[in-house]
Amino acid sequence: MSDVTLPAIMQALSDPCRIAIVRDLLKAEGRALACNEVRLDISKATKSHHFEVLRSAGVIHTEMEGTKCMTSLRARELNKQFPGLLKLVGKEK
Amino acid sequence: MSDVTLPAIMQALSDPCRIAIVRDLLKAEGRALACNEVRLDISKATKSHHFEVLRSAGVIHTEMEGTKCMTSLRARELNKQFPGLLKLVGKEK
DNA sequence: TTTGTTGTTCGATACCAATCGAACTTAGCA
DNA sequence: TGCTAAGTTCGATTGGTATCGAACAACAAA
Repeated sequence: MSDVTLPAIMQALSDPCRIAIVRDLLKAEGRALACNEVRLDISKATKSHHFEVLRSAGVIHTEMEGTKCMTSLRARELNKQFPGLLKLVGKEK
Repeated sequence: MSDVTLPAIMQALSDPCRIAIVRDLLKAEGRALACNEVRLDISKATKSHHFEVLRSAGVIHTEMEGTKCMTSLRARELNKQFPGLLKLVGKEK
């Protein structure tokens, strides 16, 4: 995760859907969410794609539980590597 | 500028060239730079393109002086609208 | 075992973005 | 009046990205 660059993480957060996902996770305050719990008017395939992008960029962490994949923010690492970033995303505007 | 969205500004900052431009401007500490003064191994045309993207996203402001276009960061507005963002970009890593 | 839920993968499409060279514009200078 | 320097614009190319439906896999529950 320490090899995630600033442009890469900006890229990951440059899509409205992905911003929405991160905001939902912020609202969940540490609780992991199933992909399913995140409301977005896009197909399953596209949603899966966006989660994959966030995962690759080190923004989220996913763990399978049965058929669900529980997703949580990698808040600690993000705050260390990119301090202020999550707070910025959290400010909704 | 208040109509600049978070995804849009993230998008503008998702390119290494543009990050480099912003960092040079941060180093200049408020002094305006000519496009020419920013070192990048890309063509004039591409450089012009990147400046345009930053301008559209509200990151920079450009003023013509003779044949040069002097560019400065819109630091005040950015800090108001996206607090912490510039500081984040400034941390080089 | 069958069925439904959850999510991934694949192939296709359509769009957007980075890059360049070349031609152009504008301003300053000799 | 040329000549140069600084940027912009254009057209073309290339590569990436968002999106979807359909097919698939894995697990749970009936």
